[in-house]
Amino acid sequence: MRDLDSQPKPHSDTLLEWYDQHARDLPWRISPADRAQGVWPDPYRIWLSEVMLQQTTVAAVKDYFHRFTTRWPTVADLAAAEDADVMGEWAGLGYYARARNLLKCARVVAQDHGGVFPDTYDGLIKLPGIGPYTAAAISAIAFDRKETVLDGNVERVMARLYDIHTPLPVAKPELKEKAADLTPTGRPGDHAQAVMDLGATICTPRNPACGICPWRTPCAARLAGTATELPKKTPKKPKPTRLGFIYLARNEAGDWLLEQRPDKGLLGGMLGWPGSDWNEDPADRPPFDADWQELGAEVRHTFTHFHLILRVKLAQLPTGYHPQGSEQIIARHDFRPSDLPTVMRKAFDLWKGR
DNA sequence: GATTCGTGGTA
DNA sequence: TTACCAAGAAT
Repeated sequence: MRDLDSQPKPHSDTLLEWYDQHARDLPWRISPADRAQGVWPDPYRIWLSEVMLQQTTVAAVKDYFHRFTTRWPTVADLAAAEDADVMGEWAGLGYYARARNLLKCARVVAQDHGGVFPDTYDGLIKLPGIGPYTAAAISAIAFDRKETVLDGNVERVMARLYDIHTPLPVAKPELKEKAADLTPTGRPGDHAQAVMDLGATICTPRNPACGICPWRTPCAARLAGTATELPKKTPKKPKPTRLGFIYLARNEAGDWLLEQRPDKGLLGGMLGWPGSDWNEDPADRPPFDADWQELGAEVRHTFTHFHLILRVKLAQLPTGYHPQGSEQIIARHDFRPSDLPTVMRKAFDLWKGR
């Protein structure tokens, strides 16, 4: 008769042995072999990667990470960049407050810390855009401090390892406690990356590969057969659908009328087309009087908490039009669709293929 | 504690 | 097609 007390306890050593053999090769990562030789990661690159990876997949981040580090190799370079250049380079990655806070943080580090990142959790968490997870991740990975990271991967691994059925986010403190108990004194940075790699490649949300998991023996959910149900989460609210108008206008030379969106709120600080509010019944009020023609197709886009359907209208921009407020005229050859957030780029793509 | 804040991949 | 999910932070 097997009971829970006869279950072996999970140990970090088992996981680290697995990590030494299976660690993913990531652009910002120092391999466990190199790390063992005394090679340290660049805190700037760890910070940048961690911010980009917030709620974002590794696959989506890779190209952005390469472009950012090529264009701005150090935190001082980034701190000296123009706001619009950074926002444009971030365009398409989403959660644009990250880009605004990234720049704020770079400038604080450059100006108040001599271009050197704080090497402790308490120092890091004071910085813009660095919360509990990212402060723990940077201090563990970049400085090998004994901090415990708690991201979606770790939550899932711990919920399964200990068969915890309390739904998130209520279960968070309990999961953090379990994760902390497993954090070793030696190689805490590799351990943090190992748990996250395990969650990303073995202990996945659907179809976890329990048969090849280094922690299969001590896993309580595997024993109970509940792995795929965990972690439990409180149900999400349904997404409403909002409507809106956007207005594409260019003059005879091919220059476009765009606007800088306000710093706060949705797509804050990003470039976009002039448009209406987004709600159930938006008013169709173009930025100037003209013969506005509606394009046949609509832009459909889904944000975190609502669906959006945009009707796109087109008109010729009068020669000599003076941009008002946040509007700006961008010369034909200065306009890069890649500077636009995806929903705005979809409207441009619609025009291009009209 | 609940809400806001993007996007692309996947089943 | 829809819903879920991803190395969360700020308010």
